[in-house]
Amino acid sequence: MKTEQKIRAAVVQCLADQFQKSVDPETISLSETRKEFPGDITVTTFPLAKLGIGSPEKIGESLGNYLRENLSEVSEFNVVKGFLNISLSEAYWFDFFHSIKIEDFVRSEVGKGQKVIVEFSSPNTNKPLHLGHLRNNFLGDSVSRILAANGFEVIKACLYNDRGIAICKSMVAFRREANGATPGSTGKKPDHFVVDYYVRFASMVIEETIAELVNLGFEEKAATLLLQGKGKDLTEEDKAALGQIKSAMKERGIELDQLKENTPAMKEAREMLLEWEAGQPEVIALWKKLNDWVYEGFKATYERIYVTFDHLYYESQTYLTGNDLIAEGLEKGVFFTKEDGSVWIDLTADKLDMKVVRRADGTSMYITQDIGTAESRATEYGMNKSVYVVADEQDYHFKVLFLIMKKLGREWADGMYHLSYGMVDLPSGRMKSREGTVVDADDLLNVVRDAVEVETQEKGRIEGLSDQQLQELYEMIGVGALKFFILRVKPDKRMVFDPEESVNLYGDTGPFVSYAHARARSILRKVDEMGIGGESRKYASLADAEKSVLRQIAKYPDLLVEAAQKYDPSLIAAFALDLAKEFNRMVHEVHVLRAENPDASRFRYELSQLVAELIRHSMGLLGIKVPDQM
RNA sequence: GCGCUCAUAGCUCAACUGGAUAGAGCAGCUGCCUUCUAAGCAGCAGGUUCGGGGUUCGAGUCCCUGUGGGCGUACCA
Repeated sequence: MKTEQKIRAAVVQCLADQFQKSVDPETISLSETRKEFPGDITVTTFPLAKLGIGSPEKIGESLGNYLRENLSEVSEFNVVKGFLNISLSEAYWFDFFHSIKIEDFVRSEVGKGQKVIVEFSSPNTNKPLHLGHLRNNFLGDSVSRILAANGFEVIKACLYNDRGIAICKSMVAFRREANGATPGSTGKKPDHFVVDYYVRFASMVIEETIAELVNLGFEEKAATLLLQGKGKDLTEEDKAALGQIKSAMKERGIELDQLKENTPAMKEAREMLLEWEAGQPEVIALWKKLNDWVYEGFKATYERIYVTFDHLYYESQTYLTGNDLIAEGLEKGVFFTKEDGSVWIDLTADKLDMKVVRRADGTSMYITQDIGTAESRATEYGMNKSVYVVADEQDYHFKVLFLIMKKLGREWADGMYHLSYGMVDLPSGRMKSREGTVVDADDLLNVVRDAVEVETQEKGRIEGLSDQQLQELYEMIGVGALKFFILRVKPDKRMVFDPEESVNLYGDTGPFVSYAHARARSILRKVDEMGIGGESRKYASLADAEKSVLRQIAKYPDLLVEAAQKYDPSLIAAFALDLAKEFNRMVHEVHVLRAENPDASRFRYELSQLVAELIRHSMGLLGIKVPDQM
């Protein structure tokens, strides 16, 4: 804030004038005054005592007097120990309020002329979107919006992991058992339809493994226990049978994992992958059919959470890239070849390890692809920054990737950033697909939406809304509740997601903020209907609650920049929440419609308008829409 | 084993990057709806910031150490 710079400068000036000490303005410690003390801005004077010019209290007094005399913004001050609390004048706050131009207020130009690619979402096409993907999507989408609000040209990219053994498993199960079924014929959401075959494949493997064990002369009951008894309560008899089959297998040198790997289903999947790589037409056609269904299903979910992409990448098209760079790296001596033909990079000097970047058989791997796609993006877009929204389990991978690009001499490597976020846990612990605890994204969205519907039916101000508008309202508040719940938490923190608590619509939640907005809009509508005279500029005595609202508003411009620099939507969420709180307090303490005089009415009307705009804008940066009534 | 990371109220999260008496919400308790939306407001209660050292005028924050989680350390992605 400009005012802060003025204060810093004045403090420096005062130290020079009165104590002949020269101090760097940036070292002056400024902070917001804690609300239990009078004042707006606090200068901490402890560090200045080191200059040998008196006690912190004395310095505070001197500075306070100087600031009050020399800065018109400063109306009064008080000193508590080493803290100089400065109050800004009412005139200052009114000036601030009247000077706000909303379009300028809600955007910065720190990213002007810079291009940034944000890659996020990037799902596998064999699994449905789940809670973890939601955090990724919400973060990537919100960060994109925040960057755009700071003047960056943002390109949102999504990389579909559409190939590999996993999707082949779904294909095998589908080919064996679908009998012409389609999402349409079963009434299922297309991505879930495909995923069911992936799940089905797993049980095929189990069935076939049991069959093979029986074939090898083991009892079916014992074999079944071995494959499916995990995590279940077993009787003593079962346990005995289980122990028996295990030791018998060991004796005969039979390994369970190998049996599984060699089931007809697994063989078929591996064959299919080879056929896919060979471009076998039927396999490709099947692959396309299933993936198209998955995309159709994903699309519905993306629309629901208002997430869009500017560019879609498909791993099936990029998985071979990167080899040129490997060659270049070898030439430059960045990489080296081992006897077996594999290509490596030695990162031990950078406190990392030896890493393989290309297999001995010449095929590329994950890191090879990432090297390739990073390069092609740079040539395609010439971006200044490249943000990868990927969970923190891949921290090491990105350290390596960025380092490699740098060693290859790519100057844009400095602009690569891994927006690493913590996993989402359930109260019971980590989500595990094997244990069926994965929270499906679509299900979750429905559950929250339904909770909102119940609440709204009971308490909402929904007169005059059509059925369709009501449906949209439930959806809007529900999606917002979920986004807010997740974005509130700092990205790098691992978070616990309690489905029970996520449908709570009270307290520090998205609906709370939405509610404040609806409330403000409602007041504004009423004022518009009745019409009030008055002039906001003639109002000149700020109530406490009004000033608190203004103080909160004043934080927004800096926060916007900070959120972009830190890639952190939780800062915006905290702002929206605090603004809503301050506004609720204001509404409770002063009246807009029945104010002391028309000037007060007018001022509060305009202030409420600004609050509503800022709630809408800040929530918008989180990818959340807010209703005009609820 | 080595590397990275986390630990704050019963639970979920904050704490302006080293500043004042560590703050919110949920859960619990108490008030407030003939007055602009009670999805709200006001209040009570709840803490040895994992333990132990250290640096500093000042530490939840920095350093060391111990304990306990998580992740990584694949010619998987």
